[in-house]
Formats: sequence, C-alpha cells, structure tokens
Amino acid sequence: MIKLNLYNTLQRRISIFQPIDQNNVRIYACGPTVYDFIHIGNARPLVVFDVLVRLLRIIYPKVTYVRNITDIDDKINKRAIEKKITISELTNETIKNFHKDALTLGNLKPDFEPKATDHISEMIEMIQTLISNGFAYFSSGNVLFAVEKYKNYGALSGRSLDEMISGSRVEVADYKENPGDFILWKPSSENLPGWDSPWGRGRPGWHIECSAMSKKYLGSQFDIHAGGLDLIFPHHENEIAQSCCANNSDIMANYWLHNGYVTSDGEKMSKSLGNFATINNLLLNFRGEAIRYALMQAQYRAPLSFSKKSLDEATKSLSRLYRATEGLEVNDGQDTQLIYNLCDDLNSPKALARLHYLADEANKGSKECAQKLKNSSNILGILCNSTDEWFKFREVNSNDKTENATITEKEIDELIIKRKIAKENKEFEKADQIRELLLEKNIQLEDKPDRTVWRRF
RNA sequence: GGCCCGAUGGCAGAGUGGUGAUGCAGCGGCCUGCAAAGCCGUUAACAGCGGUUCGAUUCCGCUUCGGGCCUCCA
Repeated sequence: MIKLNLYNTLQRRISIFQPIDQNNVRIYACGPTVYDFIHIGNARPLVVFDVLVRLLRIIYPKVTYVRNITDIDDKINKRAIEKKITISELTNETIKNFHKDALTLGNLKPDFEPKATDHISEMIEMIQTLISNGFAYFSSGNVLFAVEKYKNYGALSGRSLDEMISGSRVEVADYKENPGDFILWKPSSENLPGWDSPWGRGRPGWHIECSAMSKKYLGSQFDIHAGGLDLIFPHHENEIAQSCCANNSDIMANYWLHNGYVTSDGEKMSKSLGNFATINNLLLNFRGEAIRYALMQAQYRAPLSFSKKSLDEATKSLSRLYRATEGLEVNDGQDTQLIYNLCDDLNSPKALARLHYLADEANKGSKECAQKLKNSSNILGILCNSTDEWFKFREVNSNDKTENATITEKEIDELIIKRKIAKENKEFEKADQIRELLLEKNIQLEDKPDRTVWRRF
C-alpha cells in the first residue's frame, strides 16, 4: 500500500494518512455559498481536493466524496433583494453556473452534493440534541452554542477562549452568555426564508449545515474534512464543537486539510477586497484546463500568485505536454514516481515537474514515457482530451480573439494544401504569406516530416 | 492589541546540511527554404546580520520586509 502523507491542521504537522475504513475513505469538502459566480480563489479548493480524491481512488477501492452547497445564507438574501429576484431564482441560477465552472475546470462530480435547504430537519434535530445535552441555549429568539461547554474549543485554530475574547474586535451581542457563542438558529421575519421549528419560524446559523450533512452522508466520524484556510476559524472550529457535542464524540474528522490563498499582487484575493477574477470571466480568454494547471503550480498549502501571465504560461506548458502525447489514449500504466510526488502532501509542482520529465523523454523517443505521461496526467485531471481537441477547440463563450480568428477547418486545410504546392514550386514568398495569413487568425502551422498540422492559440 | 505564516534566479515555484528542480522568459547551436515544433548546450537565486558545523540556501537567534487570522470569506 502506498503511503499518503498529509498535513493535518489539527496536529500542525504531516502524518501518514490512515483511513477509518480501508474500504471506504470518506471526505467532506466545504462547497460554495451560492449567491455569485465563483472566483479563482474559490476554484482552488475545488481543484486541489479533486486531485486528492483522484489520488485516494488510486490507493483505495472506494472513496465517498461529499461537497455541499450552501443555499441558505444572509448574503444570498441580501443579493436576491438587490437583484429583485426570488431567493430560489438566485440560488438555482448560481448553482447552474457553479456546475458549469466546476466541470470546465476538469473536476469530477462529488458522490453527494447536499444542499442546506434540503436538510433543515436534520439541523433542527441536531440543535435539539445540543440543547437537551446542555451545550446550547435559547436567548432572545436565537439558539446559541455555548462555547465554554466544549472543553476542546479552539483546538483546531490553536487559540484559547481567553485569547479570542481579548483579541475580539467585534461588538458582542447582548443575548450571548459568552462573547464566543455562535448562532445555531435565528428567527426569520416574514420577508426572509424560514422554517417552522421548536423555536419559532427561523433559519439555521452558518455552521450547523455542515455538521448535519456530513453526519448524514459520512457518519459522525469520517476521514477528511477540507476547505480553505479562512474556514479554520470560525467555521470549522464551530463545526467540530457542534458535531462532537451532538454526537457525543471526541472527533468529527481525523484529518483537517486547508488550502492556501490565491493572491493577486501579494494580497489575498477576496470578494470583500474586490480583487478577484471570476472563472466565468477568465473562460472568455483561457481554457478551463489552463486555469486548472495554473492552480496546481503551487503546493496547495502555499499561497498561489495568480495572474493572466500565469495562465499564459500554463497554456504553453499544457501545449508542450499535449504535443508529447499526440495520438495516445489513456490506459492503465501510471507513473509511480508521480504518484509518490503527489503522496508527499499533494506536492503538485513536483508532480508537474515529473510530467515535464516524462515529456522530455517522450520527445526523445520513449513511447513508454509518452504513454505514462498521458496516463498519469489524468491523476491531476489534465490531458484528458486528445491533442487535436486541445489545439483546435476552446471552450469559450464569446471572445474577441476567437471572433477575429474566425476561419473554418476546411479553409485552413485548403490553405495548407495551397502552401504545400507553393513550397513544392519553390514559391516560398507565397508559402510564407499563407502562413502569415493564418497566424493573423491565431493559427500556427507546424511542419512535420510527413504533413503539416495547425494549432489554434 | 492577541496569535500565526512567509522571504529561493527576470517571473512563477519545488527542494536540500556538501552535484542539475521544473515551467515560462533569455542566450548560443542543431534541424528547417525560412519559421513553428523538437533536440543539444547555456546564463542566473537562496532578504540582511550573527551562531552551530569541516561545511548552511537548508538548523538556531535577531533584524528588516511582506502576508494572514482574530468579522462574511475558499
């Protein structure tokens, strides 16, 4: 059995991954809150944990991957009012866009994709358990979790309750017994979405959904819980508190994985700063696969500098890999070294370097390395298309670059034949004119020993 | 204010107590009618100052700079 080393936020160190059940590895990743297009920062966990799931599936016979959708949230309510549409119109539209983006980035579908609004009863049940076990209390219409009642509160984020209080920059609501207490259930006015509950018509707090849904689909204890660095506190800390107290358990998940931020000019990319690029927008000019490649260029815990330039480089790198695997279909033989590289805490840069080594060998004539390259790239979710598809198609919506390049394949082929004849007649000026003409339409010609191929770029 | 992380060549980004990461860019050559692609070769880095060591980019300390969390966030 291959050893997978993973950094666990809970222990602040790397350790060998040991599943609870070798025959069913269970992983939960926090998915999007659906009120807007996802941006490149949201896409990072999507891609890196997709790679993790692919890797786990190589090592273990079965992996259950759950990624939720948060479709009840105050940001959603606010946005729906701003856009003068209903909440379900907003969430349905956003989910549709999210699925399209996730697919274009080459992600596998999770085994379960539960929505918060479909699990209100599970949340209410869990909150009731927390109240009856003395971990939660009712105050001014709200149900709150009493952090003091959970002895391990702060273990994940590495902070004590005292530190949190002394460092607090937030006004403390007067209905809280302890400043750190957080909401499990809150009342809804008539114009806001709400469900009947023992505490009146209301809606869940932010964290309870993940506790309820992970329990339903993965059990009260599972292997891996993943998400972005910014979810460590308070989201994951609170999830652990709720789940452990409701399930009378010491652990919620054994391994807590957190990806680093995507940065722009050295700063964290975030919605509040407004310095983000949506995937939807980037796809106007770049391929989804190139975005995916760019997201794997840094190890997942390190910050990742993102720029248009990094996407250009990713595109070039992918072109190189695609050239080296022209005409090959995926089969079984994967590269062991690449798997080892990934098993080193998902060291994707090391894995990509290995791909380029294989491409080198392939270009020097190694059929074996070319085949390994094709097969192994799939672990990273890249090189899944044919070389022809990569060079000839772009999954773009609308794009100046493409519109300018409007030329049919038939026209290109005809021009290639004309150029061939010109070359045979030593009319090189004419031949070069054809090449220039195509270049203006973003078509690059490559003369091979026996034929001429074209690439769109 | 409390806590935490980082600093590698032009850019991105691995790694290591004593040889070349890798990609993109650059330079020289081969190939080509010329290109493109490919191949061969090549330039170039470990923030600063101390310490440990035969030897430190790598370990330790300090300084400077940058970033993050403590509030919605991936």
